[in-house]
Amino acid sequence: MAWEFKNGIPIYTQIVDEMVMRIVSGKYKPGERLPSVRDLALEAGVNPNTMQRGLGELERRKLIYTERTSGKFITEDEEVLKELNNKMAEKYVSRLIEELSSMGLDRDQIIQAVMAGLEEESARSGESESSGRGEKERKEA
Amino acid sequence: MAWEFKNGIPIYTQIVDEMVMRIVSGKYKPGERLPSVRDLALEAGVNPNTMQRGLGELERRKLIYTERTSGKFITEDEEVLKELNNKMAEKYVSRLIEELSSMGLDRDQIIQAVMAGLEEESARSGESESSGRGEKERKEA
Amino acid sequence: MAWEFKNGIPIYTQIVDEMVMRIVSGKYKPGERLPSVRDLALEAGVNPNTMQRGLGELERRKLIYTERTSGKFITEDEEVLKELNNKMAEKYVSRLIEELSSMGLDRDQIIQAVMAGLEEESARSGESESSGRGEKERKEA
Amino acid sequence: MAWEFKNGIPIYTQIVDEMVMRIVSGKYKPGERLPSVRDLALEAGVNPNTMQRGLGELERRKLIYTERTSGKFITEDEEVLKELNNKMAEKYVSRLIEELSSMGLDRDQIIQAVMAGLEEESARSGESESSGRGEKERKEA
DNA sequence: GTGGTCTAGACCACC
DNA sequence: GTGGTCTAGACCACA
Repeated sequence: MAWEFKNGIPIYTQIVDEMVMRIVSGKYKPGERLPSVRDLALEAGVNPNTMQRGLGELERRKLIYTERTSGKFITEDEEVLKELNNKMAEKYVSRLIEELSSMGLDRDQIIQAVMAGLEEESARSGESESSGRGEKERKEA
Repeated sequence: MAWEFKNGIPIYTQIVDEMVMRIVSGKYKPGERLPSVRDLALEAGVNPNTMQRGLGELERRKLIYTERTSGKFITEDEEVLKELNNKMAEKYVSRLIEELSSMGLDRDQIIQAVMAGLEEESARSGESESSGRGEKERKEA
Repeated sequence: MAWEFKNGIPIYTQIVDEMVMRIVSGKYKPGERLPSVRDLALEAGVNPNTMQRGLGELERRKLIYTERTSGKFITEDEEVLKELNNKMAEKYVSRLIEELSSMGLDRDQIIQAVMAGLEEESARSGESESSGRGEKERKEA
Repeated sequence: MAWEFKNGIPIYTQIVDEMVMRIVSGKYKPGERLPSVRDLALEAGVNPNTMQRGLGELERRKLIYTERTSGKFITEDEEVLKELNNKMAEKYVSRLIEELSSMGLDRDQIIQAVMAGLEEESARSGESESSGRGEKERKEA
């Protein structure tokens, strides 16, 4: 009922992706304590075991760590976070390039489109002062 | 059973989006005949009326046109297609910028990331030379 | 199945109106022989008696006359035809004025609209040379 | 049972026309709330879906707008209403000219007929003085 | 209550 | 066969 999983892809994989998104977008901040596995499972509408498996994968990747009696926390390891950010940024950019390429845009046109988008963005930000996405004043990684 | 619709959003809207994607990505080419409404409905796993409604919206947007007894076709109107491409490109770029911004990248870092991605891409493309409208080449890239 | 009668109005009345229209618009020309009552009734999808009653009314108005053994004919009486034309023209104009008035146009705006329409019309006629409505070279009454 | 639809033309199209008439003639005034879709459907004697489709078309044309839970309203956009009025006036005039032309009246005779009609009208109006937007006054005229 | 959406199934016109 | 239209009836979100 809650997290919108695609079929055909293992749910625990999609849990990993979703959590990564939340870390990378700043919804979960470094050092922050995660909700309990049980609560996350409830929120996602999956079995706690499935959630646990997803979180285990995240722990393997050093993105979260467990304190035996008090819960799971987002890592504060700058190195790991930086690498994660880079990987995600690369992924996003790569997807964009692929999409624009398939639409027939060449290298220069893609650059031009991005520059235009940035103009738009800065123009819009100017209107109401806020900078990035709002509601999270992320440290500039 | 087939097209993966998100809940909470009208299906006919998502049909429109999916068809736009197929046009913009070159899966459906200008002038190409679409599968019959019934077949598309079957493929998407929706009621023919719902598919009809989505296609009606596309027709209203001049993206497809109908020949009474022979089927529906992708428009060949360069003007309309160009405008569509521009709008979609803008949308993609905008989404990327939003994502990267929320990750804490500023203007220059975004540009840098895109340039890096383009380097990557051209390096990869270099292997098999392709560049422009790759809809088949894309697969083997 | 054929003539599209509104309910709430006697059919024979609507038959009269339709025949008047055909005379006035030149579909039936002065002196022309009408189809048989039976054929007209068939065409209109009504009972021959009903058609007969309508035609009787037209005969009373001198718009058609009967030759006992050879059928019914459109009158050639210029006087009657002229008066009919005038009455119909007046009716049309009156309807137009009512419509435009209810839309808030005043006297001058109505005149202006008509003049504009005439410009349009003559412009369109100019393109393909034909004058009035075509397919009937009505004598100019 | 109520709205008199012609066959051969989609009902939803005729619904659109009827509603346009009501707006243009001032029966429905700018900003006025429409009866509910269900009530209109009942009044017209059609399925609510069919009525909905017609109203949807009107909304697409910006002639009405929807407030989610309180109903549909006639637009107050002067621009749109003005354009609509112009289009309808043009249509009416065009029809009149066509009719009169087919009756053999030339340009000057049409103008003359309209002027005569306006005389008639102003004479009749003179009795009760009304002139402008008569939607009530019209009845008693 | 309001509008909005979806489905299932039917019928039509066209060729 | 194709698309187009209509109906009957259901469910949902909103407030």
